[in-house]
This record gives sequence, C-alpha cells and structure tokens, in this order.
Amino acid sequence: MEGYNHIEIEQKWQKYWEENKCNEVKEDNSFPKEKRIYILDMFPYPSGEGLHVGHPEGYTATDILSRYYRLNGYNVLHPIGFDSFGLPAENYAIKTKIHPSITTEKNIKTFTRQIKSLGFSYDWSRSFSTTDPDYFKWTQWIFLKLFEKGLAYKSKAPINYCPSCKTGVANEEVVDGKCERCGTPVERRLIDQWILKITAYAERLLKDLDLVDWPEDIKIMQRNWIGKSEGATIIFEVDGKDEQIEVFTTRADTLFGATYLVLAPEHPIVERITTESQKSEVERYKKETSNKSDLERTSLNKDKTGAFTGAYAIHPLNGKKIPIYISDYILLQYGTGAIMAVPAHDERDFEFAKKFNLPIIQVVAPELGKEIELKEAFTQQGYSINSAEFSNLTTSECTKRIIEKLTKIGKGKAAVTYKLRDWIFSRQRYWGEPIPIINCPKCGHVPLKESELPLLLPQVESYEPSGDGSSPLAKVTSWVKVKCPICGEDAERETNTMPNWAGSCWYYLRYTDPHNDKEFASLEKQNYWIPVDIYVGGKEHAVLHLLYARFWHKFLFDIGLVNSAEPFIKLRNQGIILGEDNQKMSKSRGNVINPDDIVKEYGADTLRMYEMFMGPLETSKPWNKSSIGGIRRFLEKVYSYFNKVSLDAQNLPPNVEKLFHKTIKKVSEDIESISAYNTAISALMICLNELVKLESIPRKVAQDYIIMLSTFAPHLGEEIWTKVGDGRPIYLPIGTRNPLWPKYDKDKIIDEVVTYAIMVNGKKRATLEIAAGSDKEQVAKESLKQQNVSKYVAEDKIQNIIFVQDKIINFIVK
RNA sequence: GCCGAAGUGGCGGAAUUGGUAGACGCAAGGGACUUAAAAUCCCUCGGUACCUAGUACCGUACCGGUUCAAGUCCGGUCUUCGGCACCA
Repeated sequence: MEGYNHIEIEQKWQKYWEENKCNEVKEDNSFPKEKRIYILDMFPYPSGEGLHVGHPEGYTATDILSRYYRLNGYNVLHPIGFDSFGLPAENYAIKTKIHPSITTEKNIKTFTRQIKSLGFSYDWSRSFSTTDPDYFKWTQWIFLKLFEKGLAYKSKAPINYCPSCKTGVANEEVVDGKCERCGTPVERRLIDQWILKITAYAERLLKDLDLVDWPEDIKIMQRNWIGKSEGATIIFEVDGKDEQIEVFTTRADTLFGATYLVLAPEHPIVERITTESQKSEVERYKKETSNKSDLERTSLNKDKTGAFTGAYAIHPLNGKKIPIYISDYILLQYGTGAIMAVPAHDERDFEFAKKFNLPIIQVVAPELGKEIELKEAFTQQGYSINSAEFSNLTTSECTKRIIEKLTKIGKGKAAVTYKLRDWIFSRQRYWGEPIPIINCPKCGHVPLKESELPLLLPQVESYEPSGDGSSPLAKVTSWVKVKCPICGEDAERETNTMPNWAGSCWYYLRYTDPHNDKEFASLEKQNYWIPVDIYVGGKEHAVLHLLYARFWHKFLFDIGLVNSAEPFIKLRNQGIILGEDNQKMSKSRGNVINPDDIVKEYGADTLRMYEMFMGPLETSKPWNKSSIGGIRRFLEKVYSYFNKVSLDAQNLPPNVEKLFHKTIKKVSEDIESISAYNTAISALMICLNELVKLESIPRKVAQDYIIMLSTFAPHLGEEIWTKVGDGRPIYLPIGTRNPLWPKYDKDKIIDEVVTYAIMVNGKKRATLEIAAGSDKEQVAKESLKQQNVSKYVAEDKIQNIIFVQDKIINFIVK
C-alpha cells in the first residue's frame, strides 16, 4: 500500500457503494420516529456550465450530516434531483434550434457524473427532474387543485413586461426595476395572466415563521416581504357623484389633517370622476406614468408629480370638500390604491403639498396641546390637536376612537393590509409546465381531467416568444385547437406555461414517494419523512422559492394532502465561494474553479474537506489554491500513518487519551451545529498530530478516528477501514450495521491540571499550572511565588483578588 | 434613505459567548536529509523597543463608555457585503 492514489481509491468505493445500493433508503418502521431524519439540499438547476465549486459546499455539509446520522443509527433520507425547467435551455434553443429537452438531458448527465464523482451519499433511486412528465403531471395536478379551490384565477393585471425577453416577469423577479434575467428596464403592460392567491395565506405565512428554526435574517426578510400593516380603511364620498373612494391608512388618528386624496393613476375610478376641464391633463399624466418603468417611477423622484382630477371628496367627519389628485407615488397594488394625504405628518404628502400648494394642517403635536412650526413632516406619535372632539388624545387612543366613530357611521373600519402581492403564475414561454386549462368561449376556463395529465409540451418549430407577448405555444394550432370537454364546441388550450418556481414548490414531497403514479406522494410515505428536518441552500432563495414552497405546502395541508403546517423545520444557508481575487466567480472575470479539475488533481475527499475547512458554512470566503495542498497533505499523513501504525497497544498514554475523547466530543458537536465543520477538521488535525508520535495505538482508537474522518473523506475512510476495521465496509445499506459513531467518556475529558492566567490589575503577568479545583488561597499563594508576579504585587497592598475557578486570578493592587 | 450582516496577523480563520487574542491550516524565512531537486522532518513567524535565555509597551476598523477583566456588552463614527425601496 504505497502512496495515496486518490483516483483508484475513489473509483473503487463509489463503485462499491453503488453496486451494493448502500445509499438507498426504505421506509423501515423498525426505526422509531425520532430516529428518522430528512436532510435536503436545494436541488440544482442543471446549467450548461456544469457544476460550480459552490454546489459541493452545501452538498458536502449535508453529506457529512447524513453520514453522521447514519453512523448514529438513524434512517436518513438524503435525495437529489434537478430543477430543470428554465430560461437558459430555452434561450439556447432559440439560438441553436436544439430542443431544450436535449440540452437539459445532456446537462443533467454532466451534473450527475460530477455529483457522483464527489462521493455524496444520495439515494439516486429517488432522483427525478422537474421536466419529467411523471413529475410535472403532479405539478399540473396541484395547479388544478388550486384552481378548484379558487386560489388560481385569471386576470388582466398590470404586469411587468420585458421588451427584450418579450415576456412578462413577476414583480418578485424584477431587480432594481430591471429584468432579473437580461437587465432591461421593464415596462408596464396589461396582459391576461394566471395569478395565484398567495395573499390569502399572508397571515399564516407570517405567523408560522415562529414555528421554524431558520436564520433570523431570513425570517426578517420574509416578514418584510409580507409586510403586514395594521390600520383602517376610510370611505370618502365623491362630491356630486354617486361614487366612493376607499383609502387605507395606518394613521387614522390624522384624519382631520387630511387635506386632499391621492389615487394611483391606474385606479379605475379616475376615469369616472375626472371633470371635463381636467380630462386632458389627467390623460397626459396617465400616459406619462404608464410609459415609466418601475425604475423611473421610483428613482426619478426628487420632485413629486401628479395631476388634479377636478373632483372633490367629502371628509367623512367634518364634511369639508378636499381635492382629489392622482400621482405615481401611489401604487395600485398596495392597500386600496388610494390614500388620504396628511401633509403635516407624512413626508411624501408634505413634499406633494408643497409642490401643489395644498393646505397643511397639523393634527399631531409632540406635547399635549402645543402646536409646533412645521419645517418638515412630523411623523412621530404624540397628542392629537385640531381634531374636534378627538383632540388631546394620545396617538393610539385617538386612532382607536376615530376608527370606532367611522365604524359606527359606516364610513370605515379597522383593516390590515399586506405588501405581499398575488403571484403572477403564467409565463409566455415554451420551456415550462403547460397550464392544464382549456379556454372555452362559452364555458370559461375548463380544467383538464386528471386522466388527461400530464399535458405534454408540443413540438414547435421555433422557441421564440411572439412579440405580442403570447407564448410560443400559441403558434401550434394543432395543439391549441381543441373541443371543449363540457359543451363540445371549439375551444383553445391555455398557451401560457408555469414559472420555474412551480417545480421547486413541492419536489421535497415527491422524494418520499418518487415513483407513485396514483398520487403525488402517498400520505403514508410522507408521514414517515415530512417535514424536512434540515434544508441547506443559498441565501438568494430567502424570499421567492422559500415563500412559494411554504404557500403550496400550506395549501396542500389545508386540503388534507400533507400533515405538517411547515415544510422545512430547520434551514441553514451556505455562503458564497468567491474567486481567488475575492470577487464573485464568473466566466467574464476568468476566476472560475472547475470542481472536475480539483477532483482529478487532488481527489474528491480533498475537495470536500477543503471546502469545509475554509470557514463556517454560512460565511462567504475566497478560494485559495495553495490551501488545498494543506488538506491534501493532511490526508496523505492520515493514509501513511494508519498504514504503518501498529494496532497492538492496549491503551493510549493518558494525555493522548484525554485529547482523543475531547476530539470525539468536538467533532460530534461541530457536525451537529451544521456550521463549524472547519473547527471539527482542525480538531482531527490536532488529534492526528499527537497520534503520529505513537508507534502503536489500540485498534479501537484507529477505528474511531477513521469513522469520524470518513464523514468528511468517505473514500479514504473506507480504504483505511479495510486495514483497521472489522472486515465489513463502513457504509452499508441502512439497517445492516450497528451504529459505529464513537462515544466519548465524560470522565476522561476532565483536566487534572489547569493553567491559570495570573493577572495584576487586569494585565496578564504570568501563568500557573496547578491541580484543577485548587482553592483561591492556594492559587494566590502559588502565584505570588512567581517573580514576575511578586514584582508587581506587594502583599500588603492587595485590595482585592478576583478568582475564576480553573481560569484566572487577578490581583487588584493600589 | 431604510432593514439585515460583517470588519481579528502576509492569507483563510480560532477564541469554551465577559476570563491567557491569534488554535488549526496556508504562505514566508531558517535548518536537517539529498550529488541536486521534489517529498519529508525540525525550528521561527502580530508590531515596536531593549541589556534579544527574557521583559516591557502597543495591538481584534475608528472614537468613547461600562467592568477587576471587552474581539465579545453599551453609545457614536467609518468601511464592506446582502436585501428592500415613494408601502400610506
């Protein structure tokens, strides 16, 4: 056994594990509930570039965890698959005319080979892709359930339209007013869209965040995204018309300061109330706004813009007439698309009032009864003034009373609104799940029968979306033209497809029962595994994917098809691996590291271990070529040491034995933390550095060490195990081996001798080795014997001695 | 602008959450082995100063505070990264 030949070793063990189905898992009821664990990675999009070194970071972390739990006697579900609908394949198809399914299949093959080359213990028998008809049949089926329950509806909504992609993009996919994919500023357009009513779940999506163990910053991001605000809706009659305007406000207490109303320019009532003389001005402004992208609407905002409709509203409490304006700082999608403007107490309203010379009435004072001069809006809480019988109340009391009054007279009520918007679910794209609906002129939207699923994509000539915003599918008349299943008349298939978030909304459920052709997953199998215990992936999915998946899960829960309120109990984020130049890896920067090269040159075990050694899982850290060499040297040292060491010793020397037990404790705890893998490896290194000084160690010690190492470096672990082990490989099918993970002995990690830091006035002057548990007097006495201590401490000048058992003694002297 | 996270040697990072700052690894320098190189092994390695076996002072972005004791807690400032953005 000479030299560490990683290529030979890694191929040998990967083959063994695969042939012996070591990673396949069954729903074995001999495992009690608490001994079952579901550990999941966010599945990859199989891009044409192949695996990135960022992928194995999270995958290695979950693989270590999975192996750790198996070695501790758990039944572990650890699956992988592919999120394979998506734009790159479609864009590539547009360019080359090659069908996306061909490139996707090729990419999946590459990804599979690369992932397998890293020795991850995935149960490949459960693998699938979101583009598999057997899978997306059920994605379509869940959509039909949403439709059936009224949570999927079609509406002409103001949507973002990307003139470059020639397709609609959801608000959630617009970054800085630009298309997330191509960077083109988006425009607003009205298109018929399928929309999912995620807002119906807003409150539960918010509240149930308390049930999960997720990083606090991710929870905060989701909370902000949902953006609950409590307030009131108030009804204003339009003067001289039979029309009402409902506004939403969080500050009902400022009602007497409302000096005008502002509507979103797109608000449907605008047309009905605008006076003849103001028509052209309003039309001009509406046009100006509609041509603005969100970017312009939100960033070119030094000056408030708007137009007067000519109409007036009646203040519900004092009966005064106040003018009605439109302005683009009011968004139709938020609240009621209309506000009462209180310039004295809202910054935006203040600016607008200044610009349009509108009255400003102060109705909140910082101190009881004391009006102040307003140089800017006073937005804090205080005491009401100038508010008729509601004056001289605290903001919260005033809010309460005004809402009560409005409720009584039928002009308003307490209300809650959310920033969260409904999810625009249709895409004018080819490479997505077809929406299984037939549009009949007579019968409306008619769902396909379950027996007609999956609805497959038709072959097309060209993948380009048509410029009018409709899907490439619209051109395939033979596919589009169908008879209505209800009335038998001519009808058309829906030609929009689903967004690629759809497939990732429920894939974790499918892994529990991936080959089921009767249900999307049986309740029995789900109950065995769901919810996911540990979910690891990047922070970029903080809001979109994680919120959508929670939404679908809650929906399926409500209709009795899953049994947990939340899909993912514990979430952990992995950081980004940066290039050697400390910049994000990208083709254009030329700083991309290809995992294949590292596997070839150093081996999968080295790559896995290096990525774990770089730092805590969640931080971003730069790649460093020469640091990999250090890990490789460590593994070589392990290899050569265990090949030559004698296993005849009865015991370890006491100090090494203590270190060994401490190592077991440290490695176990660090793995369970799903973060500190770097210090676990460091502990293994420290331990090895002591072991190599010994020519002979007990066989059990060698075994325990190799078991721990094997979670990080499974191939090398198995290889050395053939020498030090019990004649059978470490990783065999679950249930066929007793738990091998070592236990440490609590009594053996206690230090008999401890080192004190001796301080004088808080400055360390010396150290002292002394028996653990020595009392204050003893330690003080021994400390003062040291020259460098007595030098600073005259015994009669000691004012105080701070003593921390087994750690520190601090003499406070004059 | 708002929200969130983070700033520790030449580099990645460690520090039992208020108790010896710099574990472990990389890089660098010196030495051993060798005809030589690679590999391996040993030593040094935050800064400054000196009487250089040692000791003192400084040092965790910056300024201040609390404490016997601060990388860790508090207040302020700066910088970087991520997210959001006229949200009523």
